[in-house]
Amino acid sequence: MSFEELPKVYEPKEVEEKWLKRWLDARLFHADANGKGEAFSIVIPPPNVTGSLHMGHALNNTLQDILVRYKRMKGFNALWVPGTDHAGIATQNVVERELKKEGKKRQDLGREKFIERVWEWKKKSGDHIVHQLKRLGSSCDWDRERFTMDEGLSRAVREAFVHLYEKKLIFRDLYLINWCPRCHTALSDIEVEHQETNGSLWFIRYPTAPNPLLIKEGVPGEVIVATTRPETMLGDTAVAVHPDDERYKALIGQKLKLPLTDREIPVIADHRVDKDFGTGAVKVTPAHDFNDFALGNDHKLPRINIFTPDAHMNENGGDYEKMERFEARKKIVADLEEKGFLVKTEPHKLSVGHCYRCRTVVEPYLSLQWFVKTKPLAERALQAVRDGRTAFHPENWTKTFVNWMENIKDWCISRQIWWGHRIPAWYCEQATAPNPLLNKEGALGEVCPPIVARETPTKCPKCGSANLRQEEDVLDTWFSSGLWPFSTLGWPDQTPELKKYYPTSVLVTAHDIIFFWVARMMMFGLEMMDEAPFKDVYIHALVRDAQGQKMSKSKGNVIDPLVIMDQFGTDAFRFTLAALAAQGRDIKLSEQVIEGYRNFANKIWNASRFALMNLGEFDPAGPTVGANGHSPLHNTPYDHWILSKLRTTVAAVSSAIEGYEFDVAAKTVYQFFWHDFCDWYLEFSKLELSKPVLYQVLTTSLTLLHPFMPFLTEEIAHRLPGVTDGESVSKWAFPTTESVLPAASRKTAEADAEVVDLVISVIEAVRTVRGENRIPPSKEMMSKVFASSAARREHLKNWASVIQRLARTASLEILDKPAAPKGMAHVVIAEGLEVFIPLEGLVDFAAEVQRLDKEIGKLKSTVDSREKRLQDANFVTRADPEVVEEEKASLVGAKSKLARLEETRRNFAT
RNA sequence: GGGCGUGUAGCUCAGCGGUAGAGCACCUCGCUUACACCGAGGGGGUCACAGGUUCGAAUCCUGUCGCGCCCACCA
Repeated sequence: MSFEELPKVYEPKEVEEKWLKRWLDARLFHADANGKGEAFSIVIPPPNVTGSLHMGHALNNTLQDILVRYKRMKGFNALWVPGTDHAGIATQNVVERELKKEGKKRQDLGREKFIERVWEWKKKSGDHIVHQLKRLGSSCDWDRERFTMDEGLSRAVREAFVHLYEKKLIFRDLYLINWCPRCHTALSDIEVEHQETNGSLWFIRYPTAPNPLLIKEGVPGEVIVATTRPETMLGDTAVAVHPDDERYKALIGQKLKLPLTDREIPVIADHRVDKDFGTGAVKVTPAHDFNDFALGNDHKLPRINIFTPDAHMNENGGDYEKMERFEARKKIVADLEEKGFLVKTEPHKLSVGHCYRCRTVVEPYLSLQWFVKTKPLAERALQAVRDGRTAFHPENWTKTFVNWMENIKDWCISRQIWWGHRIPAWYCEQATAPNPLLNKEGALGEVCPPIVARETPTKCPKCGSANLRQEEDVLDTWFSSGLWPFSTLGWPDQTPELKKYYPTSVLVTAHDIIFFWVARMMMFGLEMMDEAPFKDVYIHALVRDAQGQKMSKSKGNVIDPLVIMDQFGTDAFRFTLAALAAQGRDIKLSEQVIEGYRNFANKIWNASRFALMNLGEFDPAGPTVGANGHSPLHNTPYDHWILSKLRTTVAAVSSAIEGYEFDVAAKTVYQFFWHDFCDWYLEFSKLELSKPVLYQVLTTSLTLLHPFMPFLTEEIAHRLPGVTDGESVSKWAFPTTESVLPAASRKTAEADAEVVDLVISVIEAVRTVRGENRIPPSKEMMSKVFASSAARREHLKNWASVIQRLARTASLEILDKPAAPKGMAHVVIAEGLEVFIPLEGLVDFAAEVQRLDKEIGKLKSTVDSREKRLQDANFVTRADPEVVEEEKASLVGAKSKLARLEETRRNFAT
């Protein structure tokens, strides 16, 4: 197609649609486990099926795609495994919300029907996000798309669960866990988000029990406790003080009367109590506070649960039964006050835990749950990171990871929801207590132990009963995603894929899921596969809005990637994300920046149009090109110059991508293409053209750009002569320094490049004079160049006509001595290299002198007044020191500008 | 309370031991046969502050101030 048929402005829409279809139809990104080439593999952080592509996904997948495309072009056997996550609670909540619109609850449907509904939703939503990933250009092996709840992965989950259970790394226990009263499920510690809140500290009087025999002299008749949660007092089973606290020593072991109830509770001593906080006495509620739970265990205190699963008072709440927890708080405080038990209330800041899925305040709640014993698993993960088998980039994340791993707690993996992997445990019906969510001690009273098995059991191995019931709970969604790097490759089967691609090369993710996901994959990978799941972990930034705010629906500052892609093109968008992906700083995304890179895409388009126009019927396989497709004839020094620039660009881009410096890589190609290739090489080419070099530089540039801008580069490539229909730039070989400029010709090329640099500097100097003096192009200028070195004078002589053309100067005189600057513009380029341009007739000297005089006059008076002010002792001593400093600085600036203007004026004066 | 990051041109950010950089915005000139989503030229910075190390510091060290984020059971 000839260039006239190409639009002047790059239109991404059709181009993207066309190539996406072709790529997918050709299964271009399919990786063959038996194919050749060293393996390079990435598993996608599976997006949740709940929603659509957001900026975080866009960045995450753009970066992965750049890596995969780059490695593929480098000759690696590159595999990128795509897929989605069932996202337990999040998805269940979404579908529940849908149901609510129909006026239904999930209980109305029943478990089975509800799950069917979720699968329907999954089908719809999962396809949606997969389609969006494709639109982004993600070169995943779409034949291998997985879902965390598909059949294979379900098998992996069972295998992993049973394996851990058999190794006693999974256990079941009655324990205080984080409970979301809205989602009705347990949460792991990291699923709770803490938020600083303005609360109160209530001081409550607990009188000593009225046993006259025990009241001695000097023993206080009451203890005042301070609490942020007065409603939990109904579950108090002790008051704790520090053993060395003189105020309370005499009371230790005695009983106190619990206000609003008829219970009596003991005063206990524990060194964990802080004498300096509040009154030094703390109420102990083992069933509703994590500290108190631990304290209660050590002191064998009873646990009294006062809440129902939806955080209302239960039968232990006495008069307050059925009240919602915060209402109960109000009422209890009022009653305490009325009855004289409330001493005072102080404002108090505290951090309150919220459910990460629905923002409801989380309740510490006593229940029977499944846990993973993490310490032994974490130990191996730590070891792998310590000895560098897995490395974080940037490496400062290592510390975060290590710190967390070292202090890891057991992981609560059971969830009381319906959507997810049902735990592969069965209970013998007759022998099991009816309600697994028991509050009382001794709930684990099953006669027959749970049966944990890979295959669904038919009868109880202990008592032979066939009346078995599977565990109702499902697994934490992160349990299955923790297996992702190997479950997607076929584990537990020993597949060729697993052999070829595990461990994966790199995991690309944002820092917000290091604990949720990266840590779990490390633990499971080492435990199940005996090898860490990835060699590198690249942690990228979070995308924020132009003001640096986190994007959120409620703030209304969400920028939709799809809207951006429609507006500016996918390639421009991808390039922007890469260019902003500097390590260690979050990304502030604004449309203005994207527009800049849209312009870059257009620049590439037009430079290519120009090349196409000039290349004509050029045959790249023709005799001007060497056997390996390189080493064309380098006719001119500027051919050498551009190849030399291209060579360093190739080296810089490669090493930047290898080092995950996507911003450096992007900016390096940008600089080369726009400022070296377009601004200079193409301009030189208008004077004399070398088709082979133009062809080589353009195709090499397209190859360099391809990982960032796959659609545009593919489109242009297929308009070039010699590119056949079936091939794809994604399979071209990524250039090397040697392929661009073989070592044999490098020396000559670089010597030539130096000459071109000299020429460019002279052209720029002449242009500066024209610009600064506002000489229109229609007016001819004469230039003189003084060069102290004979070699330079020789080069300039040879290049005189090029300089004249590009600098728009009518003549170029080469001097071996500097000229007298009288009446001339004078530019010093470097030591021994100066440009002189007579301005006679080009600039109206009289007018210029007048203008200069005016400016000089203005400056002088400024300088005068400033000097005077600074000499004024009154001002210097009394004014704000900052203002004085500013004055001084601007005086210096004004003085030097004045000197420059005066010199110019002298040269113009006749 | 710990940990991490960050403060450089009007804005967004590179640079992290050797004469202050980019993009955008701004000003001037220009429709030169790829591109006005363009070209040429220009103005603009005591690199948060204070000490120190060094021949030399935006860059290293110490401290101060400002701004983020993460973790932690002080009721």
